[in-house]
Amino acid sequence: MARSQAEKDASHRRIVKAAAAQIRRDGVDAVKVAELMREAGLTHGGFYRHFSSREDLIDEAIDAALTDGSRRADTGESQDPGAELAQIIDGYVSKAHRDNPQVGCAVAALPTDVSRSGSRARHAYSRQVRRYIDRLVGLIRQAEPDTKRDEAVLTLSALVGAVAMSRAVDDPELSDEILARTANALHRRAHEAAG
Amino acid sequence: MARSQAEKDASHRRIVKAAAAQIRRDGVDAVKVAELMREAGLTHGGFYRHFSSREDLIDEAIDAALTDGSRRADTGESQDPGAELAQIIDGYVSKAHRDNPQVGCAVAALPTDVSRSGSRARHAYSRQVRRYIDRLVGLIRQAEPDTKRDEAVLTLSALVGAVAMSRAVDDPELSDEILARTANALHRRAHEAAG
DNA sequence: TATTTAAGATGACGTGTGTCATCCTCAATG
DNA sequence: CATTGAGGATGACACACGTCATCTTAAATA
Repeated sequence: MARSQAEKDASHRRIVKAAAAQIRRDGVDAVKVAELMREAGLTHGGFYRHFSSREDLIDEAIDAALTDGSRRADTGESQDPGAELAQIIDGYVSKAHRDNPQVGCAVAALPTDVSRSGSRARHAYSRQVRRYIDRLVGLIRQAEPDTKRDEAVLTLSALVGAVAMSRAVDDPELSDEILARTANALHRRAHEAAG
Repeated sequence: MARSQAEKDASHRRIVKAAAAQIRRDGVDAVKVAELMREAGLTHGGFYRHFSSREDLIDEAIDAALTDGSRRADTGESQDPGAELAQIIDGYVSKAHRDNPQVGCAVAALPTDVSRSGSRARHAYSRQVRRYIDRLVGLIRQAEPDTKRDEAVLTLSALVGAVAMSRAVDDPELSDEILARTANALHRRAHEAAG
C-alpha cells in the first residue's frame, strides 16, 4: 500500500462534497473536472484514481446531495406532529432555503438535472421522494389513510414547486409571495384537518 | 434588400422553435449551435445573422418557450369556473404532459435553467407565473380574496412541483402516484371550498 | 436587365475540457 | 532501513464547440 487509505477517503469525500454543492448551485454542466479538483485542494491529475469518468462522479455527487438532505429532514423528532409539520413547512419554503441551494434540499434543486442523469442519481432521487412522503404521512392529521397520503404528496409537490419557482423568478416581491402564500395555504390546510 | 425578409423571419422562427423544444426536453446546455441549425434545415454559418451570440438565442428561446405555453393555458374560456379549474389540473398533472416536456409548460420544465439564465428569460418566467396565478385566482371559489390568492399560489406550486418530480423519479409507479395524488388533493380542496 | 445587398454556405481558428501517459513521493510492509 | 506500490502532480493530446472571415447566390430595386 502507499499513501494512507484514510487520506484517499478524505480526498474522495472532499471532491464529492464540492461537486454536490456546485451542482445544486449551478447545475451539472457547470462542474468542470479541473476546477473541481482545485476546489478540493488537488490538481486534475488524480481525478481518475477516484472516478472512472466524469459521469461517474456526477452520479455519485447527485446521490450525495440527495442523501445529505435527508439528514436535515430527519432532525427534530418532536412529540407534536402538528408543530413538526409546521416547522418543516416554514423551514422548507423559507428565504434562507431559497437563497442557499448549495446546502438545500436537492429534490427541489435538481429535478431537471436528475431527469437527464444516470440511474444511480434517479434512484437516489426516488428514494428521497419516498422518504419525504412517508415522513409527511406520519405528520398529517387525517382520518382516511388514502386521503392522508394524497395530502402528503400534495404538500411535497407544493414545497418543491414553490422553492423552484421562487428561485427562477425575477421579481423579489413575487418570489417572496410565492413562498409566503404557499406556506399560508399549507398551514391553513393542516389546521383545518386538525379540526 | 436581398433574400426575402419573409424567408429570414421563417428561418428565425424555425431556429427559435427548435431551440425552445430542445431546451425543454434536454436543458439549455444541450443546445449546440451547429446541431440546432441543422435541425432548422440550415448550416451553422448563418447563425450570426440572427443572433449576436449563443446566449442571445438562449434568452429568446426560453422566452418563446414560456410564451408558447401561455396559449395553451388561455384556451377554453368555459362558463363554469369549477369545471375549468378541474380541467386545468387534470391537463397539467397528466402523464401526457409529464412525458412530453418539449411541448409542455416551461414553468415546470425550466425553473433551474431560468435561474441561471439572462434577464429576458427570468422576466418572461415571472410574467408567466403571474399569468398562471391570476388565472387560478379567477377560478377558485373562496370568500376571502387574500385566502383565494393563497390557494392559487399553492395550486400552481403543487402543479409545477408534481410534474417536475414525476419526471425525475425512476420508478414509474411512484411517478404516476405523484401525479394522481396531487390531482386528488387539489380536486378535493376545490370541492370543499365550493361547499 | 444590371446592380446591389444581405442570407446562407464553407471552412478555419482558438479555446476549453475530458481523458490519459508519465513522473514524483511517501506510507506501508519485510 | 530498503523496497514497493499507489495517490497525486505535471504535461500533453484529441475533440467539440462558439465564433468569425470569406465566398456564393438570389431577391429587391432602378
